[in-house]
Amino acid sequence: MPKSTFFNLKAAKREAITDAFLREFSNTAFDDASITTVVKALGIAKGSIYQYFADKQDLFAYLIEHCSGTKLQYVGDLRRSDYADYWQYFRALYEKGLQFDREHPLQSAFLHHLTKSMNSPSVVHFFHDMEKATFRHFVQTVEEERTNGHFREDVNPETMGYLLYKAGVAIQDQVRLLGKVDLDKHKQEGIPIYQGNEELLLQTVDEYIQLLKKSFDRDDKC
Amino acid sequence: MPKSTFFNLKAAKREAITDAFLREFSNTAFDDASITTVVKALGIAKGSIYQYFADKQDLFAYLIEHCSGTKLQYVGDLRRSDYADYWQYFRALYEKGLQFDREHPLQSAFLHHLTKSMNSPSVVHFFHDMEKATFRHFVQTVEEERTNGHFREDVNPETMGYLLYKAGVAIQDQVRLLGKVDLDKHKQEGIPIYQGNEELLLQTVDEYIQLLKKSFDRDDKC
DNA sequence: CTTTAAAGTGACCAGGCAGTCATTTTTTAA
DNA sequence: TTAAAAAATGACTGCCTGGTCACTTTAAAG
Repeated sequence: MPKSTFFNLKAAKREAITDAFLREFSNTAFDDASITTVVKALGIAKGSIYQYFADKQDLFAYLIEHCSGTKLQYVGDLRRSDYADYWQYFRALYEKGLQFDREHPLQSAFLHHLTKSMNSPSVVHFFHDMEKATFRHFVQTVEEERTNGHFREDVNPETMGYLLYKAGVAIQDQVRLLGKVDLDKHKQEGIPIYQGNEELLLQTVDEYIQLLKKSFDRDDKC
Repeated sequence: MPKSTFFNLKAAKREAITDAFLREFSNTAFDDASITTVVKALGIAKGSIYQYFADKQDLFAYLIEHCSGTKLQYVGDLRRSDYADYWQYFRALYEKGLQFDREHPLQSAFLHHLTKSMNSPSVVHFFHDMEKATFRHFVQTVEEERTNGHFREDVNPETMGYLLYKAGVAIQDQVRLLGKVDLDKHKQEGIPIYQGNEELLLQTVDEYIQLLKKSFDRDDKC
């Protein structure tokens, strides 16, 4: 949790600081990211950062919460019950994700980089917690779809949940690999990650749905 | 490529050095791994390392090649043509993988850690190259299975290849997440990663096969 | 035994880092 | 206008890193 000093700052300065650190932390692993570099770019004293945050981890935790919160505002108001099947809901999540990416490119870039920057010994626990929470969420999803007669019931729900979770991540990885995007350039210039590849992403989502439907739906459903 | 000095060493010393660095690099990201720490543990001078290797990257590249080579000796002699369908071959790959893990726990740990330690700016290109090669290999697999009438042909083979690749990785991740294994302890003590979880791994493989079969096989095949 | 080549050494260098704190500047309140 | 509180500063500390190199030790060859 940042100190009160940080929230007393004028919005403009607070956002400038947040953005600068997001930029640094979207490109570099936690332990390699340099506060010194960022404060130089910002033109403020290093000591100031320690008026706002207890330490580097505190700063990092703030960035995670800040961006997760923003993204939740996008995907959080989608209701599964508004869709005929899970896969339409699944697709809608990616559409909202694209909107988030367009409107908050830096936060989007940071969140995308998160999984890859979470190996530094000082922050592995962050990642472990997040992964477990995500995993549980998808297992719950699977169980709900089963209860409602949509998903098959002959395979361990944990396995189904995990595959669903990892397939979701794979979609994004695949687009970044195949889309002819210079990710670093996009990040540096604040261009949305998927700019020029929105269609590719949604098409990829559709292809994954084509595949996963067969794996997850009850035989009589697909 | 290590210098000739390294290969002139007595096997025992060469292996001691290799093992010590594998241990360090299986726990820590490239940029955070410390040569100083390792040479202290080994009881040799830091300068010696630079008699063997040009620099840290050279050392790292050697470790990758060394371990990949060993693992290839295990999985490399499996022939797809010896199996009735792809999924039996797929399972056999994991069985061989387990054997490799039992017989070379340290190398196995290093290879598992690789994907996660590949974010350091100095070595991203290693990872990028490896990922592209792996991806291409799986796309080719998909195309072969299509040609032989086993896999469906109505979805982009690149998407099928990528999902197959990532699902394969997910199996291992899932077992590490759900298996009650203290990975760090295993690594530190040189215990095989999957010790006590071999059955869980194979069972998970079978569950993934149950799921993926439906996605990948032609409709009349499954 | 001597010469020559190879291997091993560790103090040292330049560079980078997170975090501190006495001091100054700015803002707020009286 | 003044006094008190809050914010900003940047030189500094302690620590660690990869890599170097003049030098010593060990091994091989003549």
